[in-house]
Amino acid sequence: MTSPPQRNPRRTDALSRERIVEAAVEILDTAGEEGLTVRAVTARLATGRGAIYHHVAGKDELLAAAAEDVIGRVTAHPGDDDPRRAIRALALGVFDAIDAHPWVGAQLSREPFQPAVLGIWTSLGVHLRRLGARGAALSEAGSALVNYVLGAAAQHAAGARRAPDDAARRAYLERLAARWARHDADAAVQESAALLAGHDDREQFLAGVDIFLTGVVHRPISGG
Amino acid sequence: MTSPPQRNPRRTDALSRERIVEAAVEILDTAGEEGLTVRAVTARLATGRGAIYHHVAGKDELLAAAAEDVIGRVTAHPGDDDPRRAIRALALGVFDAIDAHPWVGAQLSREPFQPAVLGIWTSLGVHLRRLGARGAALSEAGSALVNYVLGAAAQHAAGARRAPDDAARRAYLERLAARWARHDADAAVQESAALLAGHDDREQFLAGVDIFLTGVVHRPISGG
DNA sequence: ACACAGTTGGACCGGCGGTCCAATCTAGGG
DNA sequence: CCCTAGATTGGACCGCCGGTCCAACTGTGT
Repeated sequence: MTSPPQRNPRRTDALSRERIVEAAVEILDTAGEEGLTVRAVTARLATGRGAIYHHVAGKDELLAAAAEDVIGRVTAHPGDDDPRRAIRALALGVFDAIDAHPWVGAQLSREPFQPAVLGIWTSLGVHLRRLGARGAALSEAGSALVNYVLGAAAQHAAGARRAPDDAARRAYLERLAARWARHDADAAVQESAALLAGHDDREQFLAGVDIFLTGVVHRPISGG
Repeated sequence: MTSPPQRNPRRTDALSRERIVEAAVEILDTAGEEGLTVRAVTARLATGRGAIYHHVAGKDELLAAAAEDVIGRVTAHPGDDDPRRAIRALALGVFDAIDAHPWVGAQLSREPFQPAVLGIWTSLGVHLRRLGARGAALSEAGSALVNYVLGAAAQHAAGARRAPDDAARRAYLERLAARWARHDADAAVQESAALLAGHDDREQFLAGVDIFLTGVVHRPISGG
């Protein structure tokens, strides 16, 4: 009769929810969303699943906490005196965070009003209010801006996953533009396809923020 | 020596990629994205995995084809004479499609420029061009509007998954608004939280479309 | 010193996407 | 009409997944 197989000795440096979330962010940054498994986290921290599930309810909560960790750093600090500049800076901060951590793009689409999304809402809402938006108009403007930011970030993130470096990205966009132009002869498609390969996501994103700001300022207040 | 277990007899009604995609859409509509497994599709069609993988490369392709099937019906038909009304109708068509099929919201965030996304781009681009946008300005306007539509649809879809009927949705939003208001005393948060439970996603979505259209029309052309 | 709660490590479970192979059917060519 | 090759089908099997459960150990409080 053999004794049960001996376990690895117990760790001396205690785990914590913060360390587990940090390990998850590292794995997500290097291997993407598909690379994040609970087993990968246990391997990285040299521990067992019981330890992970003791600190985190499950994989979904781990992902949400990781996204909140990344977005929290963007929305944490105060903005500019000028609300337009502050909005631009904040939006760009979210975009850059998602450029650096593409997996956040998909994660923010997973749950409505999750802490990271609420953080973005709050940060932008403060400045929209300083821009003059009130009540229902504030709600509509906030919704439009946050949803645009999330939408653009998600598409950019999807692109970043597809082509991780600039050369690969340009090549991919050139092939796509050629296919798109061939598939549809419409003038709008031809013009957009022609510009697709060379465009800069960040510049285009900012242009969208400006379109929004122009719209908010020029749009008549409806029942506000 | 026993003979190998006998297989179910072969089907008489032949499968096709279209039938498989249709079955996938039905499963997604009833059980959501988590309910779509290749096994669920084999059960629904009373077939084996070999048959599925013969027609479809994998689960990802199945999801993409299902999303294209749904969005294709929206972008297929021609629009209004008035470009603003056509844009509004198209955007609302996408929103309603995603309201009816919430899983499409997440799927559109998964791949940049997938056929369904290009379809939305093309349809909106046609009318943005009629509105006067050209070249880089057309590209920027299209990007802004498409990304807003996708972002809003994704968030709405996430909400629809969370609370499938209106009563559950209102209750959920009331709880969330209370928590949000309690967590942050800022005036923008208090105002937005107060309006959260009662707001209509569809109305708010259209308000956002109007903000972007106003921005497109009023924004000075930059290097166009 | 003892007891209890918190933390840890890993065996085990059912289901997953996907591969591979044998069997069957259909279409085309001789 | 027959034969062959390719297309289509059905399901066994694989490794990995998220998650549960349980035993062992450690630290804290009485």
